[in-house]
Amino acid sequence: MAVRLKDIARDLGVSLITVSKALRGKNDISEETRQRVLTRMAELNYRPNMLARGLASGKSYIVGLVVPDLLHPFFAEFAKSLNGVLRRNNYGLILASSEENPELEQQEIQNVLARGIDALVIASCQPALRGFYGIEDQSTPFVLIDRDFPHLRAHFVGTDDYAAGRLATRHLVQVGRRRIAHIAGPDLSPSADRMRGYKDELTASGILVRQSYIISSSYVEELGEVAGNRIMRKLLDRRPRPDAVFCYNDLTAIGAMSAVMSAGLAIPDDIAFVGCGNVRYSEHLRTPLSSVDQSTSELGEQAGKLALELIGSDCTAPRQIRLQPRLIIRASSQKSAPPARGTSVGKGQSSGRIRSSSRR
Amino acid sequence: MAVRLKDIARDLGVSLITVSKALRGKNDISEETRQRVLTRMAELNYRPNMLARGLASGKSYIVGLVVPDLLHPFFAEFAKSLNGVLRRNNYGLILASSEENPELEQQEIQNVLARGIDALVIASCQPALRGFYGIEDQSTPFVLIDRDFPHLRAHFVGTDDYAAGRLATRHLVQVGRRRIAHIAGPDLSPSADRMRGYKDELTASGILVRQSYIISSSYVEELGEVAGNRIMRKLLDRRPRPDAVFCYNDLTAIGAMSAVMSAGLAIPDDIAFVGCGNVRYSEHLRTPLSSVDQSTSELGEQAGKLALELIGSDCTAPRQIRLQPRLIIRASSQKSAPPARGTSVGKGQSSGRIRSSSRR
DNA sequence: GCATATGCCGGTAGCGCTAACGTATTTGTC
DNA sequence: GACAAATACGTTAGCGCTACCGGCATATGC
Repeated sequence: MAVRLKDIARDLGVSLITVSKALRGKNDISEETRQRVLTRMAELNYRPNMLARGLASGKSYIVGLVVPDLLHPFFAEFAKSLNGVLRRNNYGLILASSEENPELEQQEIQNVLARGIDALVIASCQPALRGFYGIEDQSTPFVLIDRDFPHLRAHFVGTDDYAAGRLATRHLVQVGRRRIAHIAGPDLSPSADRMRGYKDELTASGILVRQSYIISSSYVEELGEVAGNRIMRKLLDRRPRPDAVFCYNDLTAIGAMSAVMSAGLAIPDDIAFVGCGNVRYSEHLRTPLSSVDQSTSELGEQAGKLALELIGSDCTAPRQIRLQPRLIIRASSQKSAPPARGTSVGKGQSSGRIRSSSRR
Repeated sequence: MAVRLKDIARDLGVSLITVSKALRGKNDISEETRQRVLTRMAELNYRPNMLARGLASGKSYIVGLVVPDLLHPFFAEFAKSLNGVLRRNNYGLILASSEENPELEQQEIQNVLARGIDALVIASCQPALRGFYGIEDQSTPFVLIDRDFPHLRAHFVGTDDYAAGRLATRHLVQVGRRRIAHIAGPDLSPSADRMRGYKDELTASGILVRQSYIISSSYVEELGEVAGNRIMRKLLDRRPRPDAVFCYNDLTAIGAMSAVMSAGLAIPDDIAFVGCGNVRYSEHLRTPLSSVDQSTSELGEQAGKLALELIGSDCTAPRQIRLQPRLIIRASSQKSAPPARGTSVGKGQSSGRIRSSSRR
């Protein structure tokens, strides 16, 4: 078995307690004994048993993360970034996936809570109508990410999706499009907010919002790419035919663009595209895809910091952190060859700026 | 606080241990009391405290996963798949990332071991020369994935990378190329094996292996895409100029292809490409990329199963599981328009077949 | 001089659970 | 009806660690 505190204590002729205190930097230990203990620990390659520590202290130094799909580049990047913050603060990460299944999500939440996690970070896939529940009554602090549930008064870190919708739509208007369609996502806050942005921007530009130009995909039904393809074929039948599409995410856009090309139409000449999420490959696609970037890794950092902060202090007022998105313009929405790596067009000057506010 | 075994015991007027046994399906409990206990547990929404259970039983029901980079689609897909297996067996997953840094990796291994994990799954980034060390002496079973360390006699799950190298190269030969270059990866088994396959296949086809056609990138230096671009520019200066390139992975291929296009050359007419890994977006690229698929999700499943198996029985002979790769042919290596979704060309009929063997 | 402070160390109890063994009661066997 | 064996439940002793309090020096106050 591994070396324990007891072993070091016996080895050094001091009490177990003294060793424990030296390890944890308590200040009722003389500097001399602390050094004796610490060097011996290093020699014996001592590692505290975190299970025991967790049980005794009530703190596990683990944060739980529940995402709908690790394969989605957004969540992968988010997880990586979150993991970095946690590691730098000596926290571990326990990961669970809901596979976009609300029941499974509930179960996984219970599972990670049973592990004694100190905080939970979660992108919930509970239907917006039903909302999110199950942790509010627990004492473990939690941070919602990406998908907000406004009536919950919970901590949230995510993108300003309303701004994303306006940004994308405004760009399409500015490049001269008028018949702008929208492929929406599942009925959750990011999709809903982006759609609101889309509609508001159209209205602000004096363009009528047509319901026939808006079609929703849904996660449960099928994957984004396939859904995008299917929905785009429907949109191509609309009269007058759309001359631009703002897609809920890049994967959907990829599917939609492939439908357009199959139909023998040109991008962006016949139909322009803007996606959302700016996944890594978007600039290398058959037609490089314009997309709204949401600084995912910054989101992970913010969520991690917030979670760690919440572990210390209890029950602060719900904090909302929404990062401003920025538009990356590529060939799918602009005829003239754009600069190689895409051009950044944000609301302000600096990218990924943060607007933080206490709700209510 | 959460409800404990003690609470249920008091509530039901039985002893704590009876409740514990009922929970864990021990068979020295009458069916009647078991039902009484179980229903009361469900009512009170009892969740066993896994920290306490782990401490008492020496089993945490957690598997640790250490990967070099979660953002890499291979590891993301692997992690997702592994997580699925674990969940179905009531195991949790604790995730750590080494960021391709050997020192950090060592540290993270120690960290997850301190959590009392029952098994470790790891894609190590230790330099091949130095090899992998630090767990062998521990009692925790571990499974190496993707990157093998043959001298270690450890359990391994990965792709038959040698076959991958031969497969890709053979295809390029078959489409009439003779001056086939290779962009290799960091000095680890996947890259080394793929290169061996590449060389052997060239030799088998009666083509001379030229050292000037082989250039290595390296993870530590820079990202695959950038490296691919840089290295391709070097390859374009070689005389005679290569007419095909087999790339260590898809990301490198993307960078390399962009260098070729910048140089005003055509793909595949002037230079054909085959990548490795078959990431999701490869078929939607500017030029859809032929790639060797390694059934990543099957790898995750196999690794998970093996890890769980090892937890039960101790110290079986090192098991090696190598999945057969299959080639997906797309436009980057074949002039004529290929079928929409790519064509599978494997060694055998069935894809992702497994060859398992005990080493030595 | 006594009380209070301060630095350093240790003992005791317990976190919530399980392994291993003990005790009561029932059942089977001849 | 005596013995063994099986069934059903409980007691005891930890897992490795930490929180809390209690001691015993030496230092400080007036």
